[in-house]
Amino acid sequence: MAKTTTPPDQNGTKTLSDQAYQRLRSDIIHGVLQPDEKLRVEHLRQEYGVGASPLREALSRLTADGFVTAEGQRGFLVAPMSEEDLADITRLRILLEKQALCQSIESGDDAWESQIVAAFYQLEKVEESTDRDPVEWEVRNHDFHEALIAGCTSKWLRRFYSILYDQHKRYRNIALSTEIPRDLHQEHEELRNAALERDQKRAGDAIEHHILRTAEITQRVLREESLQKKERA
Amino acid sequence: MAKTTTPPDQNGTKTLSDQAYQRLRSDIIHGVLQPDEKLRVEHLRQEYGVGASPLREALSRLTADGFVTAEGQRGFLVAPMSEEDLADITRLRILLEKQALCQSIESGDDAWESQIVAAFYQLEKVEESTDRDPVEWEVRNHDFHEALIAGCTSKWLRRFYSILYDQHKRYRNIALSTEIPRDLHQEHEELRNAALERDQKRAGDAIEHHILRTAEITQRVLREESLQKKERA
DNA sequence: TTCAAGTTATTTATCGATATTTTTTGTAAT
DNA sequence: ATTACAAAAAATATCGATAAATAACTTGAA
Repeated sequence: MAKTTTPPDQNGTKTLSDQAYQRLRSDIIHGVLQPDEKLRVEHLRQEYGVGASPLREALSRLTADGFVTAEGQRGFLVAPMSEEDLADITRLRILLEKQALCQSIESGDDAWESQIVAAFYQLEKVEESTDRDPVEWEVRNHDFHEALIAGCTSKWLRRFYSILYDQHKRYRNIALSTEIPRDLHQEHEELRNAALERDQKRAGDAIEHHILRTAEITQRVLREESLQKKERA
Repeated sequence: MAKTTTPPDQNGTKTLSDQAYQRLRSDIIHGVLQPDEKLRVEHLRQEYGVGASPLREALSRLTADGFVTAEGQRGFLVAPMSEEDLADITRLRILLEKQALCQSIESGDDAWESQIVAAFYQLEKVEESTDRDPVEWEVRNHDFHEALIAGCTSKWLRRFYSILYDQHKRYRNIALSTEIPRDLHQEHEELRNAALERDQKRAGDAIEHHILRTAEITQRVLREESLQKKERA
């Protein structure tokens, strides 16, 4: 039978709140909206083409996620960034991703193994290509890490991990506006092998080392940036 | 100089959104709003005496916290409860509280020790009194656990732990409408001693054992309730 | 009786408007 | 100059109303 006239799916996501949420989240993670920047609802209205209500709902959710801070009656701000915060996120991400990975190794099946192999292959392709697209790499890297913990059935662990991964990603994006080449491939390979061999200890160490190394570089760039900032003042 | 007429602080918290958020959160945790219950904004408006906007903002935040689920264009629901979810929360709470406790033991100072002793004493008083007020106990229990991890400086660890603690509390409150007496005192004492002696291993084991035991009882009651539910159908 | 289609009714999601609150600007006095 | 105060401007938080979507109900036919 024929439906009325409206298409069932207007724009990928359903509600305007969701759209605003995803776009704001993405813009914060990718540095389009800078840390400590004031989020004026009136201004965002025009920019995003939605009303104040959906925006405020999206901002409320982002507040709970830690991407936005909301002060009393003084509106919303993009969450600040600091070395301490990065260190904090890093430490906790290691704890959670290690846990998720171990659970995954315990209960992962054949399909899980296949996904890891496939995701690693795609990531390898991007890492070894000459013209490395950073956006492409981000996607493949995320897919690989997701594949590793795909066997983890804990809803809450996934929820928290997902937040921390994106928080970490924000630091990477903001700090590495100048891309820094590094030999990640070796770490990814060790991670893949340890997982496929079901060696929890080795995989745990590998993921810890991998995250720590990534964070170190980000932290160094962050420190340099904040030094330059102080010099200007 | 004289201000206009309005008192500067209407009701403890500042915005109506915050008030609605806290009240909804509390009502969900304490079972006033039951799992899977539909949260009709129009109805809540009258009940809480606030407009739709602050309510929707509060519900959005609670969605991010996992106390409420929001489906597409079908409104808000109180988050469901299940044995699997309880097991999930329990496992992750152990991981996080253990971590927070160990960090706390490492960096806790004299004031931290004092707080633990004081909180334990107050908790002891409630536990040993003849007419045990469950609400009083909840507060003292929370204070004690907070005191134990007060030395933990990780903002993110605290944030996630706080959510899990309250999620756990919801299960306790819903399942233990009939209060079940149990010997918690011994476990609390072991926890206190291990912390004061700065024994991370012992404290970690104690907190794990303590949370597991609590969850077991809650789970048993939950199972009985769900069985009774099925019998009626 | 059961199923299906159309209609009514409820409720959600959104927008525009209003009243406070905060921030900024301007002015005068020390 | 600098501080203090007052007035204006901007922006926030909130409410009431409207349009769109879902759910409930009724009716009619197999």
